[in-house]
This record gives sequence, C-alpha cells and structure tokens, in this order.
Amino acid sequence: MYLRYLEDLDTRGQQTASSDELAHLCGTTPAQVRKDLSFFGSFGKRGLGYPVHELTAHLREILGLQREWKVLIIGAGKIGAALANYRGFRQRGFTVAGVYDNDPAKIGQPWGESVVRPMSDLEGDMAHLEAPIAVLAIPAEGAQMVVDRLVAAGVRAMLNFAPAQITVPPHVNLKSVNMAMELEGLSFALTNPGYIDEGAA
Amino acid sequence: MYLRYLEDLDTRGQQTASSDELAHLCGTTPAQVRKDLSFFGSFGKRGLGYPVHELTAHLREILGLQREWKVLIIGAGKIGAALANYRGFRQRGFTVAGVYDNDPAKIGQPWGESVVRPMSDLEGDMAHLEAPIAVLAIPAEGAQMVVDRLVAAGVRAMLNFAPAQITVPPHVNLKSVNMAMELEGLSFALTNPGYIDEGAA
DNA sequence: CCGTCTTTGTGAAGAATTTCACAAGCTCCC
DNA sequence: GGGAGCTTGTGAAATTCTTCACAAAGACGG
Repeated sequence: MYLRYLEDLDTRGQQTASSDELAHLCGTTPAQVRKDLSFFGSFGKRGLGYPVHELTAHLREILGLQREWKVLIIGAGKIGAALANYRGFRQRGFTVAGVYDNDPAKIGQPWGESVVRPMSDLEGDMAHLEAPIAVLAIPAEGAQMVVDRLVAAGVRAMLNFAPAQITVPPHVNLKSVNMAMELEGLSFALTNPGYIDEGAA
Repeated sequence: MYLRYLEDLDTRGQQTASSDELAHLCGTTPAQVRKDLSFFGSFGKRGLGYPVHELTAHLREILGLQREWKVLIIGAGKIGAALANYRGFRQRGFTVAGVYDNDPAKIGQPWGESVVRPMSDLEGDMAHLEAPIAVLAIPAEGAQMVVDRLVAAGVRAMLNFAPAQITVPPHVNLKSVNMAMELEGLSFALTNPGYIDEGAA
C-alpha cells in the first residue's frame, strides 16, 4: 500500500514524504508508518522525512518486484480476459506467460499476442519457466483438481478467483479473492451501521 | 468464511459440526471459532457441537443476507462481464439491477436480460432502488469522479476493482480489490520464503 | 556556527486479539 | 437414571499489535 502511494508521489516529482503525510494518504497513523517501515530498515532522514524515490526502490526490492514474474492464467473465460487486459500487471513486472484452458472450443483461439493453450501443455511448458505464479480464473467445480495439478507441476504461488475452498501443501502460497464474500462484507456493513469497515481507502 | 464452509457441510447433509471441525476447515483454532461465534450469540450445544443448518441461517441473518441486495455494475468491460456471469451472486441474494457505462459504443448493447445503460440514467434509476451496492469495474482514470457521483446519488456501499486510490465520506462503505497488490503479496512470499502467508485456504 | 524547528526511530505503555483451561451442560449407553 | 465422554462458553493469561512520547539527528535561517 505504501508503495502504491509512494509511486504516485514519485510520479508527481515529490522529493520527500513525512510519516505524517504517508499516514494521511494511507488512512493510518504516523507511528504506524514509522513502525512498519522501520521493520525493514531505516529509510528516513530525521527532520526531512522519507526520500520518495529511494524508498519506492527499497519497497520494490523488499517485495521482490525488481525481477520479472511470469504469470500463467488458468482459464480463458471472462475473468481471464479481464486479467490479461489489465495494464497494471505489465507495469509492475508481471508478464502473462500463457493462457490455458480445457475447453476444446477455446484452445487455439488467439489471445493477445499468443493463443490459448491446452492444459495438457502445462507440465511441458513449466520446464521453461522459473517460479511462475498461476492465476486461477476457472469455475469452482474441479478447481481443486486443477490446483493439485499446478502444484504437482511445480507452481509455488497462486491467486485464486474461483469461489471454491482450495487447499494446498504448506510450501505453496495461495491467495484467494472471493467476490461474493466481499459483497457479504458490504451487506454486513449496511445491515449493522455501527460497525465501521476498516478495509477502506 | 464460516458461512462458506457451513453451507458446504449443510449441502452434504451434515447435522452438526464441532468447533474443532470448523477450525480445521477454516484453518484456525477451535478456541477462535468459539470466541468468534460467541460474539454473536450462543449457537452451539455442549457435547454435540454447532447445528449446521441452524447456524448457517443465523450467520446469514447476521450478515444481512436474508434480503435481496441490488447490485449496480459500473463499467461494461471485461470485469463487469465476468461479474455479471458470476453465478455465486444470485445464489447469495445479490441481483444485478443494471449495468452502466459511459462509452456510447457500449450503451444499448444487450447485457444478459437487460441492456447497458448510460451513466446519465444513474440518478434517475436510483429512485427505484433501495440501498444498492455498486461494483466499480472501470479503469483507474476518472474512478474517483465516478465514485463521487455514486455517493451523491445515494450509494452507500461499493466494491472497487479499479486499481485506484479512492476516498469516500465516512458513511459510505468501500472495499477495494487490487489484483496487482495481491500478486505483489505473492511476489513477497516467494522472495522471502520465511514468511508464511496467512491468507491461505 | 548556533539555536530553533522538524521528523525519524524506538523503547515502553496501552489496547486488542488469541490462546488456555476448565466449569457447566448435553448426549448416549448401559 | 447415572456415569462416562464430549464439547461449548468464557474468564484469565499470554501474546501480538498499536499508540505514545521522547531522545537523537538533520535542516535552516540569521
């Protein structure tokens, strides 16, 4: 989150930012900002604040964004298409290495500069890729089977958009985005106006 | 999250579930499950566990899911299409009340059982809707302006997929899903294998 | 070059959350 | 109907997270 706002400031040419300013932008407190950043090192200058450009570079390195990450999109449906179109990816060093699907009607169809590949190519293609990240954009049914296969093929990190309960071995990183659950959170917030939602900004 | 797993158990016809079982499913601890649920009431039976069907109903009510929520999809692009296709929505009581876009090429195009409506219809349409939830599936540029307009029109809850920094007045609930940020989290996890990601399951 | 002003980094205090542990309560079987 | 076996609900302890507050350090003007 800090990186996001620091990039904005950097683009606007701002040289330094105080913890106070960052806190205001991110919806947190100055002390929190300082504690968070101090966990990774001592980046600021007393009396001045944090050097925006330099800190941006530090955070990129901390997050491992100095390298290019290959992303495999699993599922050539609407979500897959939305993801492939998403400019933010390439800007942040994520490049789509391939789109895979099981559906014979979709296999071979053009997809950006590439074509949709059959799932059966997955294992072979993995040999050329180092530490790819898989994005699951498939229906919930059978999602676990696909995940098992990805894990077996060596995928170590996945971002799951299928509204399914997925389990992975401990050495694999899985993040799930469940849109229905997000909406349910909003439903709760609207139903119980007392509870303020912290997931803002 | 509990609701998600309880629905599974309910579908399979399981009568009761212990905090131990729920904890295992949800990747947490039995004590946590009991504390969480006890916050809302005393739903379990000692010696037996929690009645699955009944607890499911309770959680639905707590989350405000006993009613139907109208959802406005803002942006008739790929993400909007993916959302409209998403079966999970209707199942959980969220119905798409309309799809809006600014692009003249898209306005009037068929969209499910309806058509894409111009943004200018928004304020008028709001009169017929009670407490709708807006889903932002638009580019980052200009997202804040659209949000301001939605807020002015009376929208009290929004789910934002635009990779933009949005601010809303305190009485409006905003949740943001930023796919790039999720991927960056995975990048961090892969780069620093020591840190285990809690966002699993 | 000195005094004032600003802002970081960080121990310590405070608050919140999670875990522990156990009494109380329910079931089930004999 | 009573005892054995589970499992909840919940105070209290332990842990984690956040906020406070201040010394140390740099900037800046005169």
